[in-house]
Amino acid sequence: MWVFCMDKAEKVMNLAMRRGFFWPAYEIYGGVAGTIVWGPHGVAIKNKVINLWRRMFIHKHNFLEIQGPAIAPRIVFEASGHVEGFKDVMVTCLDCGKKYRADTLLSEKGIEVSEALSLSEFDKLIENNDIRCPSCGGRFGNSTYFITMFRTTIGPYSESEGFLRPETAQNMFVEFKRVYESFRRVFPIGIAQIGRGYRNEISPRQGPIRLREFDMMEIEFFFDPENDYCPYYDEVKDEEINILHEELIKRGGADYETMSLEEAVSRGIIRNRCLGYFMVLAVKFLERLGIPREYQRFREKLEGERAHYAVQTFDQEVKLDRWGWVEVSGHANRTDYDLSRHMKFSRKELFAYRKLDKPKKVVIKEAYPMPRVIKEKFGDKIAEIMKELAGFEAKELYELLERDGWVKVAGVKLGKEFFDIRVEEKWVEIEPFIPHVVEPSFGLDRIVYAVLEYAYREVNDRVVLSLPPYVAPMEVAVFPLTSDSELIGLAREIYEDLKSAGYTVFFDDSDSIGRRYARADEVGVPIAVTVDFKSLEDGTVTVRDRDSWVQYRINKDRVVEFIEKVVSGTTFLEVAESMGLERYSQ
RNA sequence: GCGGCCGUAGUCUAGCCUGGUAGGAUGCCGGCCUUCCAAGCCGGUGAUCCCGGGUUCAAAUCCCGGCGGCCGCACCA
Repeated sequence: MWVFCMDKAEKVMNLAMRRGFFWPAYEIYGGVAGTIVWGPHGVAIKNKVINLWRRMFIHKHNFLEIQGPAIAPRIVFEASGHVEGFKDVMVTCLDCGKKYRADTLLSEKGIEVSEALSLSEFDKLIENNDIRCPSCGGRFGNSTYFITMFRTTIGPYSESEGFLRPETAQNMFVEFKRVYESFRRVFPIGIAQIGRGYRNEISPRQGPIRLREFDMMEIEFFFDPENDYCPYYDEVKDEEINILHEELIKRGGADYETMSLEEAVSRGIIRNRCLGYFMVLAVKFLERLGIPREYQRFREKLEGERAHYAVQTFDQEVKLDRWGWVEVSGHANRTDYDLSRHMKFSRKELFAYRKLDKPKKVVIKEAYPMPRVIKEKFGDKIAEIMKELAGFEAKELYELLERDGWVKVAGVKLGKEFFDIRVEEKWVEIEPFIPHVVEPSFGLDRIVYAVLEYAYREVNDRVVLSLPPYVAPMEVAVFPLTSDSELIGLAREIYEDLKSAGYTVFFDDSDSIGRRYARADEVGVPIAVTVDFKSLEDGTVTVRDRDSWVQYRINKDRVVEFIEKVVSGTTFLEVAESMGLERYSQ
């Protein structure tokens, strides 16, 4: 068969296209790079993967799932640091047309540049240091920005600038306060979101691996930095995980090290227990999707590779046939970076509160300007003075007055005599803090692709998709052995019964029975029910295992029970055994 | 974005160099046959030859531009 000369990625994508799992989008108009369509079977698998994730990551911990908009006003991504972080300065060689990042070129010449430089300052630096194209020696044209976020305007007449979110995370930070308050201030608190993200990749390739629009499943786990006890840690601390950690990478090693979570934490490799907990859970998640542990690893992101918001990040990677180790989830410790930034930009308090063991005395030291006194001395200048003073917190003013004895605004020095200075003592039982966050973040499209690749098998001349039954796009197939009308009649009855029971059922009465098994195997249907002539006599049918092709005879009334057990995760052979079924061979 | 290779039914491909409006395989649909693993036979269905422009009496074929795919470089926060 022709598929044997392709590599695995090509085989999987070919199957995906032929049988309706996924395909390139907008094909009739020539296509758009970095976009795909998930077809009916693909959607079915995706939904089942999402459900498994919901069970394992959200329901188990009573986390709170939200759905926020993908469009956000500019300020959200200014606060998050993405406008700066996603923006790079590029220069193009006038001779050969190659593009380079300006900061990389400069730092190669030993010139370190700050992020705040303007385009003309970049041009000057390149001119003055005579920086030429590394490949052809040509001169560079003027530098330009490129932003890999999708930009848009909000409102048809509006100039209000917005962006499509490059990660779903910001919704959970922005809406933190409302979720926290409307769900009775429990802490720690996990907020989850499943949704689309958008990145205007420069050159997306690799089919479903690098998309411009993709689905993510993310959790922001908020905790008290003074109490980072992880309630789930003990459950999994002895589980083994594969880690390619910083030390190994720096030593130049390419092989991961296998160790228990406990060991990774005690050696200081994973510096937050909850982060480690989610990493183990991520391993188990992929394992249940059919990706063995030895083909999974965590790669620690080094200082320069890490996102601007993270102090420690591990990428969970899966080994794919064509592309090698590919990231499918990221596990980042984002600290209080995001909430702090949103506090600053929104000027809203995004605190959580911790109850103190015993009430604590706090001294509140604040200074409030006294407009009447200021007006007496400075007259009409008061307007300008008060405007500038509004930019300070009362606490800040107190501190400035303590330190310098005066505050300088609008070109005048205001001494203590212009302020109402309040020093109060108060007993408090709770105190505010900015929660810290660890974030497990999964790329759904890549995971579904990896699941398909690991399920893909060739047996004799046929393709079999050995998907775990709980993610297969259809649970069961029903076939009459031949085109005998009585067999078809009974098969249709069973087909309808199984549909009523809630299953997605594949019915097929064309061609030979072998061909129909093959068609069902190819899309991963785990169970095939065959109605034969014995069925007409005693009401039994056979159930066939997709992976072993072994068949058992079962009363047709027990088929639903059988499917239910297989779909819940017990293997076909174990279920047949436990139900006391008789092996069938023709 | 740059460089190399490439783009023909649902899928895989022949034809392109040496212009004369597409051939195979498989799939799909129908029928015959068939008591369990893509069997066989008969019939049928199916292609804007990626898009646009140019050269020519005539373009899948030659030329130019674009789009898309793969590989390498760069990028992937």
